[in-house]
Amino acid sequence: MTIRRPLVRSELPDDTASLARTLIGKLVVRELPEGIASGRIVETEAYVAGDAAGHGYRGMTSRNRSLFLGPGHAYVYLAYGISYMLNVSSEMPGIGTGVLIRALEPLEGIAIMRLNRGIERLRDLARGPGKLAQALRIDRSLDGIDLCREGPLWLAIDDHQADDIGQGIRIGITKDADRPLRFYVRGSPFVSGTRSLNP
DNA sequence: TGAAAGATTACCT
DNA sequence: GGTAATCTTTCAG
Repeated sequence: MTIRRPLVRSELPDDTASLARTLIGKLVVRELPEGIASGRIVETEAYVAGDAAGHGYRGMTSRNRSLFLGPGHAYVYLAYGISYMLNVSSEMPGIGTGVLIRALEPLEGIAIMRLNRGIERLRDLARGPGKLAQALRIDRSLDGIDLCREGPLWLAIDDHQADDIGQGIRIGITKDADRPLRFYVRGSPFVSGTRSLNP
């Protein structure tokens, strides 16, 4: 068991892009009936204020209301009818911005993740936003929960050393697609996307 | 009420 | 590297 504690809300930067960068190297902890599954965040994307690609861009709806709760809450939605996406809300209540968690390096509960994913290969357990949600069994029931408190799903910090962080364009979007708002750990095999996207 | 797009993944060649 | 699968949400009419 590694030494870790919940992330404190006042530690989260006000600015969404800064939050996306800050979350690299932090932990996502999932508490399940079978035990704890956790992973280190190796890839994020920021969906900032005034960003046409952001779900909060056109105001609050029944789906995206969690984005407007203020920093450190979970926004979970289903993409393409197949994959759940985990986001961390950012900035002040009512703004509607957030950070997508795109990939994790599995740490604890790897056997649980293998069962949830139905595959063996470590590298593919949480390499991609839909994959990590499946590995940690994240769905809409976790939408809106506070990630700065221990519970079914929370964010943690440990004594991990700072990573070498790369920055590039976001994956899989069409609007505002050229903005460099994706952050990743250089050299990590657990980052999604092709080699050319991760120099 | 209908249609279109979507922050993806898995499987094929 | 290309494409089908799959279904919810949102916006138009």
